[in-house]
Amino acid sequence: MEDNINCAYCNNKVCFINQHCSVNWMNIISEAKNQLWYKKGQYIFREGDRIFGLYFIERGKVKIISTGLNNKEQIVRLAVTGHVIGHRGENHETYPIGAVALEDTQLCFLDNDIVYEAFMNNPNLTFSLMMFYSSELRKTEIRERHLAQMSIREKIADTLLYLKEIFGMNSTDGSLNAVLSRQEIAEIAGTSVEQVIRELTDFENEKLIIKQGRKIILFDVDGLVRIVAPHNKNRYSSAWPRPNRNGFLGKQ
Amino acid sequence: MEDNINCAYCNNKVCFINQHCSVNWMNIISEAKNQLWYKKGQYIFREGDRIFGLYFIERGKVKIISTGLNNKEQIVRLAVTGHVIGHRGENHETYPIGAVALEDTQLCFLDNDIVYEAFMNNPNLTFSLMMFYSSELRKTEIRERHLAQMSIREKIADTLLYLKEIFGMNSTDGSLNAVLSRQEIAEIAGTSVEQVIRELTDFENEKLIIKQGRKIILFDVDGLVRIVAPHNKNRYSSAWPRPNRNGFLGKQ
DNA sequence: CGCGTCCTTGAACCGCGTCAAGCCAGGTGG
DNA sequence: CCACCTGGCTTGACGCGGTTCAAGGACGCG
Repeated sequence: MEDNINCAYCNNKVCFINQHCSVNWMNIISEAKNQLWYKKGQYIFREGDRIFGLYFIERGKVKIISTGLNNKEQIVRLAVTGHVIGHRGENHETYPIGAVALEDTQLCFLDNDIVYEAFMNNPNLTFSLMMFYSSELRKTEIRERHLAQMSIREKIADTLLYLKEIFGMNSTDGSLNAVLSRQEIAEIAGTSVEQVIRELTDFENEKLIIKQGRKIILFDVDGLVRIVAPHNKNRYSSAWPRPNRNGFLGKQ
Repeated sequence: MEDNINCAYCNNKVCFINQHCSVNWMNIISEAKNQLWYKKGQYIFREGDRIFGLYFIERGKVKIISTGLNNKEQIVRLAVTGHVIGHRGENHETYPIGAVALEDTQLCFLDNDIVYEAFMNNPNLTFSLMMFYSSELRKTEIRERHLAQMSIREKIADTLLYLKEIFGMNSTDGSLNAVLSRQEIAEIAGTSVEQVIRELTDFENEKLIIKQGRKIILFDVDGLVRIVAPHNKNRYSSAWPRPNRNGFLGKQ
């Protein structure tokens, strides 16, 4: 993330979408001139809500949820500082997704008109974003298929790596910079709480992780990677998107 | 698909992306001035190939495949006349996907430069496409999670509905306009051949479909829909994208 | 006719979801 | 200070769904 700079408006770190962009979110944010705060556990938007713009996360952690089959809550995506959530689709379609603050979170709401104008003034930005989404879509479609073949063990190992990727690790004790309940981990991995616990203790026995209450220390990241992609390593076997080289744009 | 028109170049039906588009694929195709033919079973591109443009399907049927975990071949998507495949991502990244003609197929190759130019000349087109991809991405992410919860029975019922959506039904005998092997159905649904056979005979016993060798007649479509979304009907429980109202853009 | 390819069915194994019960920590009240 | 409660964590037992293996049909083709 060497491309990070400080946002002129909020003075937080902001990611470029990629190097093509001559306009970046900063300008759009300073245009919008508004800020919202959400407490831990509070809904930013609920499933079924219509969203007339997008939210830029200035500081905080957010989970995007969707009630799945059997009314099981599932976490579709995690987002942190610098990511964008709630991007509307065409025709103001609504989708059954909601967003909840995982901790106290500060947002900037970007109205559709502002976003539209910014895009119209800069075809290159739009083109880059289009390519980005197109590329993400392809990856997600492949992942979708791979996910269906993964064992629960692989899914949970992958979830841990995803958490590392998104939240990062504490530099002092090497623990994940996020405290999630077993339930939430299960909702990310798409399994039951019990199964999460069993695999976590397995991982601990195999010296891959260390459990400290809710805190989890990734002791052997390579070992986890080997579990996720046991057969052919350089494929898109991971079930979660990784940030790309040029900086990362969080979606949904 | 009332928006269909004849392509000025190839004289085939061409879909609009959506009503925002003042430039459509037709113009781009007539610019490209090339045509390619592929025989049934022939590779259009292979996993790992670099693709420097995209292919417009002028006539035919194509499957997009990806070798999944355990070296299992999986069908990621199906595409027919009027769809676009092989859209590159940023930085000429390659993805482990390949495309194979399901029957004799006629394509038009659109060079990246031509596509780029067309997009630059028309920000509205680019914006529409970006919104489209963004919207598809969101749907796919939700679907990805739902897919993980579906039973094999649901997945196979959904696969049949997907085949109906993509290929359509024969107007005389009501059979699917595509003859796939059980193996291929399994690769779409993400399961084993045996399971496909078992569910198909189940469906036949329950008067939902009629098997005629490889041909399949969807006898009770509503019944199949009920299997796919038994719990809450109006959700994105389907595991496959449906064409949207404004016409349909095939991706990948 | 033999052979290959695909379809079909049966049987065995096992991953994992579910239920039920016990455990531990923090909070509350007497 | 202990007793109690509550919510999340943990473990064991059970059963179902689905993958896998193995064997037998159906059909087309040389």
